[in-house]
Formats: sequence, structure tokens, C-alpha cells
Amino acid sequence: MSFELIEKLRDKGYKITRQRESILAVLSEEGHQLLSAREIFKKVLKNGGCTNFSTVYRNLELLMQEGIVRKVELNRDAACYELSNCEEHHHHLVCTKCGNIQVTSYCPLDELQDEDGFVPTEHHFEIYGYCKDCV
Amino acid sequence: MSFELIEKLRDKGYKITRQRESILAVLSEEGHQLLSAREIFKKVLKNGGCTNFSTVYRNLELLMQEGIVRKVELNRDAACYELSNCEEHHHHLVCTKCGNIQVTSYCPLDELQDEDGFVPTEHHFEIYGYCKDCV
DNA sequence: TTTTATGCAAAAGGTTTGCAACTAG
DNA sequence: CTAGTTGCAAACCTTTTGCATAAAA
Repeated sequence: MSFELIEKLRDKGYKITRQRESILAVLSEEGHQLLSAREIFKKVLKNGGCTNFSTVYRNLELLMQEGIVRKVELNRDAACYELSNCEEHHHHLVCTKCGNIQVTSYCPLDELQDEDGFVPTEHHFEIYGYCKDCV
Repeated sequence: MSFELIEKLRDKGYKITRQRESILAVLSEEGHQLLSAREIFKKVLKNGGCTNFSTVYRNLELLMQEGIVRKVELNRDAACYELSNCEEHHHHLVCTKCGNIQVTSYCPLDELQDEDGFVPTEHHFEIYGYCKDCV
């Protein structure tokens, strides 16, 4: 699972609760797929874990602060989350027909010229359209 | 004001109500600044108009469908809107310190290579950081 | 034991909706 | 006249918060 992450949290002084572990376990499952808070909640329960919506949100907040989790806001009702260290920096291509999400390592920030002295610290880039099976 | 837009709507069979006109007027004010539904609502009232939150939302929805308005979701509580035809395609640089928003005409979609046959129809690109006065 | 985390229920905030009343054309 | 719009209030959903209880360390 994600022993390094657990250790990182422990070292920082956070307690390792069953809930926290379950949430990290779900996020570590089957390769970095984007999950909403609700989906994480359900998956924890399905895995036999025990948690609560508030707990999920509070942990996601904490994990984001620690740079372990990244929030991605797509054209959807709820925000999605993914482990930020499980893969290199990337952006998402969302198929608006089948819902499939693919990843690209292309990052526009590399190409951005100086914009009147603006110093970027963060950016969002998501692409919507049709995947090759839905064109 | 925005006679062409009014005409476009009328031609499409939509009725031109005072509310609809006021909302368009506010969006046309002082060059393409991003406004939330709440801000639009307040500005309409301040201008002596009369409207309602639902009406603002319903009109924004309609104006988006007609390609007249574009929704931009920033790192904020509420979504923002701008006229989509008042300027050429652009993206936003948001200063997270002073809140100032500047615009860039740079668009990453031009650089995007073929991504496994994905056909983009829409994209979001926003940059957060410090403007030159806040660095 | 002490500090942090959880669960619950309620609140907050943006956005949407049902429906009756209204109005532009 | 009548189809499309508005206003109002209530619903919806996600996310946040207060507080008492529970459990890591």
C-alpha cells in the first residue's frame, strides 16, 4: 500500500487512524484515478472500512496541505482528488461522452511567456472533448 | 450598449425583458471583467434594474447556450461569467494576493500534440500566482 | 493522559427547480 | 392571446463547522 505516506504523516506528528489509512488506501488503488469525496467515502465503506463524510473532507484537506493529494475541479458537481506523488505532473483529458479520463504530461506552463511580471505558483489545465472511441 | 446581442436573441425567438437587458448591460460594462452571479445581481439592482437570483442564473444559462457568455471557474466559491464575444479567446492570470485578474492571449491548445486521437472541444486554463505588484 | 481525530447533526453557500403570476410580442 | 419569463420560496448538493465522544501515542 502506501507505507511511505503513512510514515510521512506519522513523522509530521499526525495520528494514523483506521479512517486515514482507509482513505489513503482507496486513493492508492488501481493507479491514480480521480475520485470525488463521495466516491472515496463509498469505496472506504465497500472495503469494509468505517468513516464519515466530514472525516473524508477533513483528511483530504490535510493531505492537500501536506502535498500528498491534489484537487482537480472538472466540469462536474463535485471536485475530484488524486495522489499527487503517484505520477509526475500531468493534466487531464475528459471525454464528455463516455466520461473516460486520460492523462497527458504536456504542461502549458512551460510555454508561457513572461506575462507582465506575473509569477505563477499554480495552474489548472483540463481539456474536454471526445476520446478516440467516441469521436 | 449591446444592440447586436439583443438582436441576436430576438432573432432566436427569445423575448427581450428588462431583466435580460439589464444583465447584458452589466456584462457589457467596463470591458469584460469577470463577474459572479451575485455580482451581476447586485450591479443590476445598483443600476436601478429589477431582477432576481433565479433570473440571473437562468439567463446566464441561456446566454451560455447561445454562446454569448462564457463561464470561468476560478479558485473561488462562485463561478464567474464574461461575455465571450467581447474579446478574442483568452485565459486568466489570477493574483492570489490582491485578487487582480489579468488576461493572456496565449492558449495551450495550439501546442497540444495529438493525444491518442482525443478531439478537444473545450478547455480550461487558469494561472494563479502573484502579479508584478505583489511579488 | 493528552492531544488529535472522528461522528453526528446542523449550517453555509452556490445553484436549481416547481409553480403561480406576469408580460413581451 | 399565449408562449416564454419572472419572482418567490423551497429544494438540492457539496463542503464546512461546532461540539461531545473516542482513540492514537
